[in-house]
Amino acid sequence: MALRFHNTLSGRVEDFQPLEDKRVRMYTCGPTVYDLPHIGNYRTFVFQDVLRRFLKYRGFEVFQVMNLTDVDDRTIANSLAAGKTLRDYTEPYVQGFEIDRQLLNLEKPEVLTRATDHIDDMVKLIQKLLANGHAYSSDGAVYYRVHSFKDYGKLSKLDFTGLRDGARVDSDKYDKDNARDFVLWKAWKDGEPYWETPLGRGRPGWHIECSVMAMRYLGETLDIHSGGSDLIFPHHENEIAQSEAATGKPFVRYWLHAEHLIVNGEKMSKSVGNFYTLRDLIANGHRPSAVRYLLASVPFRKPLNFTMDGLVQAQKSLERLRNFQDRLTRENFPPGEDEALRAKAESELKAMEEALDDNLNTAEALAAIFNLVLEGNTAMDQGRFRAGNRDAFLDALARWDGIFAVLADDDYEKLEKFGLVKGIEASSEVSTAPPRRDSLAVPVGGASGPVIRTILSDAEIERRVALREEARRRRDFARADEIRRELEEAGVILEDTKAGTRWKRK
RNA sequence: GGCGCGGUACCCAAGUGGUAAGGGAGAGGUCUGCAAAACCUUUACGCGUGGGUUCGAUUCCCACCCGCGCCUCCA
Repeated sequence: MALRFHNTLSGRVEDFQPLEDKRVRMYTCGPTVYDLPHIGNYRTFVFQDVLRRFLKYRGFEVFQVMNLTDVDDRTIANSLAAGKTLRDYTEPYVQGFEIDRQLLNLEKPEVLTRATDHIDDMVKLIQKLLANGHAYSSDGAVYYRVHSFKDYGKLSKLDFTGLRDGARVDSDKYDKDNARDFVLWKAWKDGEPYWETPLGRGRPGWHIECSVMAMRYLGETLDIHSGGSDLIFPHHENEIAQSEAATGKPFVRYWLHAEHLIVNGEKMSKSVGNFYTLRDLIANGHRPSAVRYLLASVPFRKPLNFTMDGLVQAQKSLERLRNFQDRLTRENFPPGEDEALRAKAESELKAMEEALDDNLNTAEALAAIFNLVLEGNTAMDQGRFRAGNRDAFLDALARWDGIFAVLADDDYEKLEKFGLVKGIEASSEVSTAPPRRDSLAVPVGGASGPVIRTILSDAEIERRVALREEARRRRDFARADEIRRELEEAGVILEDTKAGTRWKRK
C-alpha cells in the first residue's frame, strides 16, 4: 500500500501525494525561544524529523521550513525582566536549540528562520487582509474578522455559533468587533519592543508569522504542515483563515499533528516539577540517543507517557541493536550465503517500510527490526550465518537507522564537543547528581560553556582496561574483577570476547 | 458542555471479526575463570466496565467509568 497519513483536516488517513510530483513542501512549527525547549517540544520535533527522513527514504525531495518564534508575550516579558533587547535575550536560546538539534540528530530544515526577520512580509500580508475586508484596525491594532471567513473552524471542528460556556475571556484591552476576532498586529505598549511600519508602531500577533514564512518559502499551497496537537486551535485554524483569505487558495493539503507527551501519567508542568529539558536528562546521566529512541518509538498520534524507567528501557533496547550491529561487523562468517536468511533480511526490511508507510507506525517498524536482530543472532549462534548475508543485514540496519537515527554511539563525543560533558581521570569525580536546574537553563556555545556532567575519559578507560587485561593474563581474577567493578560504577561496561575486551558506556 | 487522543501482561507498546507483535524487567537453562553479550524455555484463557450484534469480539454497535489535550498567544 501507498504512503498514507492521518490528515487532521479530513479526520481520516489519506494516501499521500504531493502537489508537484516528488517534491514535498513542508512547514513545521518550531520552538519559541524564550527558554530551552522541553522534551514535549522534542516529541513533536523528533516526529517531524522522522517524517522528513521517511519522505526522503521514499524518494521524495523535501523542502522544509521551520520557524523560530522570537517575538511573543513570553519572549517580551522575559527580555524586559532581564533588561535585554529581544534579540540579545533570544539569541542564546536559538544557539541552545541548535545544540539540542544536533544532539538529537534532527536534520536541519532547508530553512530555519526567525519571525522577526520577516516583519515586512507580515505587514504586507496584513495590508492585503485590510484591503480585502478580512481585517480591520482598531486603536492602532489590526484584527482579523473571523466572521468574514466562512470556513473558519474547519480544521479544529469547533462550533462557533454563539458563545460557549466556559470560554476564556480575552485579556487584551483593545476593542474588537467580535470576541473571537484575533489580533494580527498589536499596537505598541510603553516599554515593549516595537517596529515602525505603515501599520503604525507595534509588533506582530502570533499567528501571522507562520502564514508569512510558509508562503514566502513554499508558495501559497503547502503539502504538509505539522506541529503539536495543541496548535490545532487557535494557531493553525487562524493560519488557514489568514492565508486562504489572502490568496483564495487552499493553504495546506495535509495537516499532521503530534499528540502530547505526558510524564508519569500526568501533564508536564513547571509547578508539578516534572518539566524536563534535554539538558536535565543529560545531567541525570541519560543519553540524547536514548531520548530520541524513546520519543520516536511511540507512533505520533498516540499520547506518549514519558518516564525515567522508560528512558532506561529505551537505552537498553538501543544497546541490543548496537550490539547486533557490532557483532555483524566484527565476527567472521563462513563463505557463501544462506538463502533463508537472505529472504528474512528482505522481508523484515519490507515490513519496516510498510509499517512506516502506514501513518509512520514506528512501533511496528521497531518490531520488524528486532525480529531481524533475533533471526541474525540465532543464525550466528547456530552457525548458519554466512559471510554473504552480512551486507544485507547491515544494509537493513542502516536503512532503518536512516529514519530512526540512533545507532551511532557518539553521544559523548558530541556532548564533549559542545562542552556539556567533560572527561576526567578519577572515578570518584565522575558526577551523577544533577546540578541546579537554573544553571541548566543557560545555553552554552562551546567548550567554555558550563559542564553539566563529568565522565571517565576514553584514555583513562583504555588505560584501566589494559591493566585488567594484564591481570587476566596473570590469572589474577580478583584484581581484574575489581577493575571491572570500578569501571562499572563509573558508567563503563566491559565485554570480554575472543578478539579482546570491548568497552562501552552505559 | 463541545471537539480530539487514549485505557492491552510488572513497565513501555503494536495489532486484528477467528482466538494476543516487539522491547524492557523477572525466573530457569546454555555459553563464560566469573561476568557481559547472545541463544533457549518461561511470564495476558486476557485486551477499562456493562450490555448488544455475530457461529465467533480485544477488534463492530450502545451506554458508562478513568487519563490526557484543545475550546484565543501552549509542541
